[in-house]
Amino acid sequence: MVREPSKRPRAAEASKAAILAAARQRFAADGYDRATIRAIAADASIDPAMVIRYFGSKEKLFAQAADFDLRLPDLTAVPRARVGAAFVEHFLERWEADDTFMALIRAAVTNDAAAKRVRGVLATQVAPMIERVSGDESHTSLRAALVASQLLGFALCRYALRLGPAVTMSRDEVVGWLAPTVQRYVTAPLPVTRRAR
Amino acid sequence: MVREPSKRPRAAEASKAAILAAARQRFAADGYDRATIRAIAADASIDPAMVIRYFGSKEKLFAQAADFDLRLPDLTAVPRARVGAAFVEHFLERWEADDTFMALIRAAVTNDAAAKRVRGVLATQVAPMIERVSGDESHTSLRAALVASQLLGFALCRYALRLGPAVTMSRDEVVGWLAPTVQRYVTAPLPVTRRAR
DNA sequence: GTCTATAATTCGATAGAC
DNA sequence: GTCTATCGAATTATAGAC
Repeated sequence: MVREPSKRPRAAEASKAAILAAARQRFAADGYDRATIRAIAADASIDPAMVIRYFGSKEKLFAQAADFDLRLPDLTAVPRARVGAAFVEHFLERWEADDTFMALIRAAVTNDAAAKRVRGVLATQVAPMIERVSGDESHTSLRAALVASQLLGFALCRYALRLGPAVTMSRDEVVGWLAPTVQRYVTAPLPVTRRAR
Repeated sequence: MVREPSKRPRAAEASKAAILAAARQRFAADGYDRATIRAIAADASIDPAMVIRYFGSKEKLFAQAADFDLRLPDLTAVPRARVGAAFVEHFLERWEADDTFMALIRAAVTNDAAAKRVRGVLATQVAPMIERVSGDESHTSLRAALVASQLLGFALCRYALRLGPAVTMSRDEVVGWLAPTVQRYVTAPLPVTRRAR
């Protein structure tokens, strides 16, 4: 497919891709600790030694496997009253089509490096979009954290804890319940409480 | 303190209690896999072999350490319009005073037995209370799952992911933002959506 | 009851033959 | 580029001395 100056790119690239795909599934299913290099290699039909050779270490492999793009669409294009629903719909589709994000969440619960990465994803991908649609410049990170608490919390219940109702709810039901919550976190003025402490 | 027929109860009971306390902290801080029996024993100033002797295995130790009582108060006693706030307030206090629940959540993300236990806690302690105050008998488990998605999601962000704003928010701010959400999940009629599928 | 010594696994990572 | 063999470290769990 890709050009090759004179040396042969070999099947190495295909192997790396297979390893990454297997790693995402394993990390998503088992978390960082229980996902072993041996198991990942077996899934990819590749020798465990090759995994280390290509990626250097388990941590570096995870870093590449968990390099995640939320692919948030431009929410300034949707009516302001529908941004909550748009958020929920996009997240549902995104993490049902790609194991990477759940792998990241699962790992982040017990791994500091993974947690830092999740914070980075929220700060660089979610928060800027919220700032643009909220019309409130001064509490963006707070609103982003609240949105994350609900969306990640639902993902936790649906995919990790496998709570019956959270698993069986239809897409429309999920949106119907969660959208008003997210809508409020993004657009509502601060509630009346004693600020700080 | 307790009666002893003729044999001596020894310091064994004190040792078991110390082990359980250390286990809860370690499981909460590190998750099931990374929390080693050696570390737990060291925290409790007890030999690692004793841990196995008293509890049989790491899994059985976790089962006892994660035996958690939410201690939900009787929410039928508070005004119906304040049940959301009461829920949030109680959870905040409860999991800030006791590491056990976070240990359970952390472990549940990668351990099926722990996940089953979380489902049990929700089904036996949270759901019945929701049924009593919601006035809707037919969707109790759904409402419980929604409440869990928000409360556990916030705990995830505050204690595991350590998102800046979620960590620094004051108790009143947390209640101010989350209470309306929980209130709606507990008491609101079903949203208008296509049911099932 | 308590602890030392160690068995039995399993893991990540390396060295080197082909 | 790929794989076999293996090292070294860490883990749970057991056997037995004191």
